[in-house]
Amino acid sequence: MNRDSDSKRSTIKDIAKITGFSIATVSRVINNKGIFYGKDTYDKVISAARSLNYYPDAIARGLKTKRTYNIAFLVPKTSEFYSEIFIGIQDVASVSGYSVAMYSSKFDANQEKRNINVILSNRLDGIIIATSLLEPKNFDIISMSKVPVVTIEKFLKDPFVPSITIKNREISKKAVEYLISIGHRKIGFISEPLNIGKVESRLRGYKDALADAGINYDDFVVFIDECLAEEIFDNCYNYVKNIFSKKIDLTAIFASTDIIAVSAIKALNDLCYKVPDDISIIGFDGLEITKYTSPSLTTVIQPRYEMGREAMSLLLKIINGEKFENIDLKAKIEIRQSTAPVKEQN
Amino acid sequence: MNRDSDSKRSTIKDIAKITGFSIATVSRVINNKGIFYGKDTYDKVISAARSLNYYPDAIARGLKTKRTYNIAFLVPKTSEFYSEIFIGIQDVASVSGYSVAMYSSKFDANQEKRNINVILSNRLDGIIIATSLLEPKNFDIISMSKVPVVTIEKFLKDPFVPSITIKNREISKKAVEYLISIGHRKIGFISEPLNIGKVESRLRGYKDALADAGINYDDFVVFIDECLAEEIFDNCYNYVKNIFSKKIDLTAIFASTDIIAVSAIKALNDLCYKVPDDISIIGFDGLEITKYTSPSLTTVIQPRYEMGREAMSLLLKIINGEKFENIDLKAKIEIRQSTAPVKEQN
DNA sequence: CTGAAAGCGCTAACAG
DNA sequence: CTGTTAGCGCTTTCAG
Repeated sequence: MNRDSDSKRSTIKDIAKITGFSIATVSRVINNKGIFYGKDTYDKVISAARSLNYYPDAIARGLKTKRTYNIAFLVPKTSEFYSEIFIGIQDVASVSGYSVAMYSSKFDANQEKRNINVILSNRLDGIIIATSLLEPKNFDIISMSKVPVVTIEKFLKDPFVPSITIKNREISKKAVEYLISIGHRKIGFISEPLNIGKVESRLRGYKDALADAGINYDDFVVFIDECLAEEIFDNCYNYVKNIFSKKIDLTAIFASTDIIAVSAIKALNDLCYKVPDDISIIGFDGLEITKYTSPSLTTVIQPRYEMGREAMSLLLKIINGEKFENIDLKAKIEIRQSTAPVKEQN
Repeated sequence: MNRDSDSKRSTIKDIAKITGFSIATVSRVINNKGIFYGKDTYDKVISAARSLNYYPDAIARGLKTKRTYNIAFLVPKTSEFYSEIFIGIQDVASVSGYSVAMYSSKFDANQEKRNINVILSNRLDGIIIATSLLEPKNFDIISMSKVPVVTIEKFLKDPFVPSITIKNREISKKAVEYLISIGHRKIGFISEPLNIGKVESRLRGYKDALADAGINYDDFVVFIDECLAEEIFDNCYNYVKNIFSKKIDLTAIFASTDIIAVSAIKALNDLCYKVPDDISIIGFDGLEITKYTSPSLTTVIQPRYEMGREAMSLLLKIINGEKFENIDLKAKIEIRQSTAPVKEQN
C-alpha cells in the first residue's frame, strides 16, 4: 500500500523547459512582477504551470526572501476563548497574504519551548502570544531572536512588544459595582493564578469597587486557585465545592473567568445553594456557552474577535516597520440570570 | 520605535569562522551525525553555537532534505472538540520530532483552500483532516500533491488515505436502545447536516435501534439542520425552539452532538418543557462542559485524545512507508441527569 | 575525523 | 520584455 512517488513536485525549471522561457521569466509571471512580460508569455507559463500541477515552493522562496508569510499564534490551550481571537487574527492576516497557525503549549512549559524553537527555526514572520508565556525564560528566546511579537492580555514592559489588552480593572470594577448596586455587600472573588496578569487587574478592579462603596476588603473571601490544567472545569468545580463546604457567608461571587463561574454554579447547586436566589454569580469572558447554562450567566463580554484583529494589525505594523502603540479595548457587561438582588437576611 | 536589526541571525558559516572548522564539520555536530568528529570539536562547535545564539534554519534544511517535520491539522473550526484531538496528535508527534500546527477553515471553503495552498507550498510533511473537507475539490488538490494524509471521523474510499473513526452506528444504536430500555418509544433525532459522514452513521444507528424494537421509523421526528456556522449554539437553539414550538409528541431526543443537546435543553426550558421530566435528551461527543450544564447531559463519550494519537501514529506510518490500515475506535455512553424513564402518558 | 564543493528551488540584480 | 548568474543556509557525497 504505497503511493508511487515517481512524479516529484514540479519546479519553475520544468516550466521553463516546456515553455522555452528562462526560469527568470517564469518566476516573474508566477509572482506577477510588474508587466515585464507579454500577455502571450503569461498565458504559456500559466498554462504550463497548471498542467504540471505546479506549486511555488515557499521553502525555497523563503530561503531567498527571508519572509515566510507565516504567523504563529501561541496559546496555552486551544479553547473557545482563543478560538475566536484566532478567527480575528486569521481574518486580517489573510487579507495581507499571511497565514496563521496555532501552537498550543497545553500548559506545559516544555511543549511551549518546543513550539518556540519550531517557530524560530521555521522563520515565521511574527508571533502573537496570548496570555503570556508559562515560562519567562521562553520569552527571552523569542526576544533574542528579534522576531516581531505582540501579546494579547498581557502587558510586557518590553518597548518592542506591544499588547492588546482590555480595560480589565475598569470593567471589573463596574461588574462588582453592579453587584453592589443590587444590594450585595458580601462579595467573594475567585480566580485562576494571579500571575496571569489580567487576573491581577481584575482583582484590583474588585478592590476598587469595594473601596468606593466603603466595604472592607476581606482576604478571606478571595480565592486564588493556583492550579492550571486541561481539566479546568473539574478543577474549578472541586475548588469551589471545597470553599463552600465550609460555611462561607457570601451573597455574591465575582469569578475571573466563565469557566470558573459555570463550574461554581454546578458546585453550588450540588451543595444545595440556589443561583441566583441564595447567591449571585458573575463571570468574565463571554463564552458562547454561558448563554446556555441554567441559569444563564451574567458575565463580562470581551471583544475577542476584535482583539484578534487588532493584534494582527499591530503585528503587521511591526513587520512593516511602521510605528505602533499598545491598544486597550473595552469590554461590556451582559446581565443574564445568574445575578439577582440580594434577599433580606434573617 | 524600531528594533536595531544590525545583528542578523547567525549561521553555520559564522560558527565555522570562529571555530576554524569547515561548515561541513559544523553541520555534522549540529546534527549529531554519528561520531565523525572528536569530543573536542564537538565542544568547540556547540559552545560557539550557543554564544552566537545559533538556530538551525529549518527553511534551508528543508530545501535540502525535503522534510520539514511539520504537520498540519485541518479543522472546520477550533473548538474543545478538536482541541482534545489536537493534544493527542501533538503528544505523539513531538516524540518523533514533528511539530503540528492547526489550521482552521472557519466553515469557509475559501479559507480552507487558502489553508491547503499554504500547507502544500510550505511542504508540510503530512496532513490530518478532521471531519472531512467542506469542498471535495479541495481534497483533490491535496490528493494530487501526494502529501500523506489521514482523516478523522470521515472515511474516504481513497486507499491512500486511511481514517480514524469510531463505531458511530453501533454506539448510536446503543444510545437509542438505552432510551428504549427506559420506556421511550417516541424518540426524535436532531443533527447537523448529513454530509458530515459521521452523522449518517449515527442516523443509521438510530434507525437500527428503532427497527430492532419494532418501532416505526418516522421521518417527521428526524430533524436535520442544514446550516453550519460559528454561532453554533444560537443556531441550534433557534432550530430546536422552532421544532418544538409546534406541538411535537416526543418523550426523548437523540442529538448528534453535544452542542445541539445543550442548546436543546435550553430551548426546551424556555418553552417550559422540563428535562428530563417531560423529555429526555442524550447527546454525542462527551465535551467536558456537558458535566456542568443543568441537568448534566447523558452523552456518548468519544475517545478524542486517543483519536488524535492514533491519527498521528497512522500518519507517521505513511510518512515512513510502513503499511497501515483504518482504525475504528470505541465510544461509550455516560448516563447523567438529562435522561429519565418515561412518565405515564395520560 | 575533516574539508571542498555541488546543489535544493527560488529571487533579484544586472545585462541585454 | 527576456536571459544569465549569484547566492539564500544547509546537507551530503567524495576526497583526503
